Amino acid sequence: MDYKQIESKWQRIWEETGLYKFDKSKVNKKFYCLEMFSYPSGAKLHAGHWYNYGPADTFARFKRMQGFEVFHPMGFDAFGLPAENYAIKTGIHPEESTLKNIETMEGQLRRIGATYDWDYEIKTCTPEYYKWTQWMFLQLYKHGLAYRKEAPVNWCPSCNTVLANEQAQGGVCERCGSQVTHKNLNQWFFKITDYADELLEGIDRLDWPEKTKAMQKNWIGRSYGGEIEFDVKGSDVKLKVFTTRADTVYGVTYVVLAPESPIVDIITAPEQRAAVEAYRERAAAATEIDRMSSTREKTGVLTGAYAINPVNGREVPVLVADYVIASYGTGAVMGVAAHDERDYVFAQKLGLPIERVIKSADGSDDALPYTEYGVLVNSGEFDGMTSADAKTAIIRKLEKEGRGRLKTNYRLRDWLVSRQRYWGAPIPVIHCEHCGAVPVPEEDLPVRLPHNVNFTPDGESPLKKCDEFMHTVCPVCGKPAHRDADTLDTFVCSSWYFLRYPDSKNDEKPFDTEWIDKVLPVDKYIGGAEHACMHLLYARFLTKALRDMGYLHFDEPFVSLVHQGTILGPDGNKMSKSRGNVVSPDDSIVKFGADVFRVYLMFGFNYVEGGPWNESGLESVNRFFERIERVVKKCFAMSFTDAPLTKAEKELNRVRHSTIKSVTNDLASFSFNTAVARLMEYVNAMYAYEVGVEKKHAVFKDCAKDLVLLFAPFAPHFCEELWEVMGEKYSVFNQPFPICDERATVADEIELAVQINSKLRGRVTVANGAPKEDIERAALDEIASQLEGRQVKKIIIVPNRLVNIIV
RNA sequence: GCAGAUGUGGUGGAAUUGGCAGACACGCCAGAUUUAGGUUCUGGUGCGAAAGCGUAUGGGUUCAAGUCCCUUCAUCUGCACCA
Repeated sequence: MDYKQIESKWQRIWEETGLYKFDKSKVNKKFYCLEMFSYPSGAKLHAGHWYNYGPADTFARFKRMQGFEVFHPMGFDAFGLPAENYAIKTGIHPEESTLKNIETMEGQLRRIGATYDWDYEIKTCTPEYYKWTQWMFLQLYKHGLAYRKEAPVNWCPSCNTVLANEQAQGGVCERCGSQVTHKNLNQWFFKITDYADELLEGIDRLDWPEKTKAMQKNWIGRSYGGEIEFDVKGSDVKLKVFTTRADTVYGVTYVVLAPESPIVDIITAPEQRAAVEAYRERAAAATEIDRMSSTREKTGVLTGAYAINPVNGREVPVLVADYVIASYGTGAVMGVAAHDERDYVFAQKLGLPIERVIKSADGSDDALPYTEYGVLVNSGEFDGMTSADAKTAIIRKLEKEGRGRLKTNYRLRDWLVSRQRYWGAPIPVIHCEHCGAVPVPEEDLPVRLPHNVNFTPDGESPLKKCDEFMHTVCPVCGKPAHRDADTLDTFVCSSWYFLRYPDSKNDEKPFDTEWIDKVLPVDKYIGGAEHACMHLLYARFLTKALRDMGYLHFDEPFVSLVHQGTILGPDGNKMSKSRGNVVSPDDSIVKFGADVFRVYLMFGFNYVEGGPWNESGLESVNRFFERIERVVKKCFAMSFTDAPLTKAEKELNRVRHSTIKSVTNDLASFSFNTAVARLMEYVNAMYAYEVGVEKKHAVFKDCAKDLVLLFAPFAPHFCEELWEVMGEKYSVFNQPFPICDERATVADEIELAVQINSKLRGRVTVANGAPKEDIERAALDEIASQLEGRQVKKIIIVPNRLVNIIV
């Protein structure tokens, strides 16, 4: 078969007949199948794209043949840093390079031969789309879920520019290699923490990979504890600390503040001021990586102030140390050196006291630091109480005195969405001297991204230098004002695109509520595991926020999720230009065609694991295609008997139906490699029949037909062509997927293994469903010679499997 | 450091969840077809001469362990001072 010719032939016909157009009138049978959309960075689809899209399309076709009305859109996540960096390097405008890349990729995506309905295509960098991204921002703002505050950005002092986290990896500027520092800017945040509880609790109900669910749970990181208030000696400042171990509060020997804590300014004693300031400066200069590394040596400095422990009135020193994180809890912790590993190390280093207040309940080893739960000692009225009880009892007591309360904290931080970058959706806010930050009225959207902007990095947001963009009037008071110069994080664009797809042409609203309530949620979402905590969490957040505003009525965007694995280079390493191990799919596709390539990807790897590229598998898949073509064509050129089914035909029919059964199950669970293996076995069985039986029965023809139907989702062009060759009516994809006849899968005879003392000693064939006694007798006969002089103690029969004779 | 995953022939990878380990392929070996090579078709192929031994390692539970429990090792991923 000339792959090239049949591919373009069927792609043309599919397009002309609108085969994959979503029929809105059948939305009650909808199946929303979605792959994470592409980032148009390079001009070409690489093996990873194919690995994501090819098998996913096979799944979509399978659902279609099962009778679902499949909604399968495609689009582009088109804003973002790489295009801008490329522009800085080459001078080619991001819009130009992005749109060009998109065009190339669209062409390539069409050549995969996938079922995308391009009527619903989205490009996030078009005003028709980002108008609604800006609208999302305004709704969040209106509902108190968007706010502005000062926050640090990565700053390269040598390039004089803001760096994205991925440009500042290792604390070093990606471009010039100098140490990255921090700088505070006023930036916008989305209040995702308002949804922390619901985001956490909803996870268990999702059909997602366990690992991804665990990662999101950790990322949200809820912990129950208490807030305890310490007085500061000679001051009216109250020091609040958060702890999950209130049971250890009698063991507090010091209190530590984060260097950024504003309280430090107030309480530091004059004689310590210089030392504290020096320490804070050093901490500010330290890079993110240094700061976060737990292997880093602990440092700290005394403030000269003393805190008073509310449970026992004891005065303890207050210190500043950068192992305390300003943005978590209260930015202050109580130091219990005896029962916390970090506090222990810190106390030893600085010569602070270490005092035991917990001992092990069962007298086991409780060397310090002892961080397990136990029984309280040296804790006044709480002595003898267990840690679990004391945790709440102590907080309750403090609560009565107005010095403490139960408190839940999260690791999850609010989502910082301001980017000091050009290639993104402008933040729809106007800053007015008189009225402050004013949202752009909805009717003025979109705030268009100006085209002619100097985006070479020089320390400012590029838009700031574009006067015609910046200068505007305040929508409230009408006086001159300026626009927000920042753009939105591209994760904002991608956190709602799946809501736009079903209504992508709507220019009055982002989507029609009633309509998307029918099409959503996404029934199967397929994409890389790298998005476990960012994209997937943001999308869940935005969905819930929009639900609470009444714009939609479902709780979760992605009911079921699958991550494809990674295709590595032939050397087993991640493909990268610098390693020189990048495999381009192009050669293989030119040689074997898109279908063979797709099946190779499905057969050669476990889909969720991926693995190293291995060229030789392609040839074998190609051979498999040729085997199918031969047997199908042969079959359709022969004449048949309609005599009763012989044993050989019954067996062939049995293989046929068990193949239907396993291929159906395997496809449903994304086990593409075993599905293809089962099809290969089926083809082998057809060959065995073809070679071994002289006068063929008409059932052979049915088998060939089912083969083409079963293989169609895997090799769409190839099977559409075979379907036509067989004289069947267009299209094979309007045919129902074959259904397994359970009765036909039952074999007449079953071979059982016979074991003596669990060792394989022989085999017997018995009638299916034979009574226990017959099986035992047959098994004993089989191995009679080996049993001489031995006493049979027990016989274990595992149905359809084996007989184990214990002697 | 913590958490999770993975570890099976020369290779990619299977194994109805505790029941014949190595499905299906690649590779290799043989036979048939062919003037020959290639293609195609058929058969063989975990190791071992054999008894036997075999799922990273050492132990355990069981009639039966790749699968369950404990030990150790290696690789990968995520988190990385979250009090």
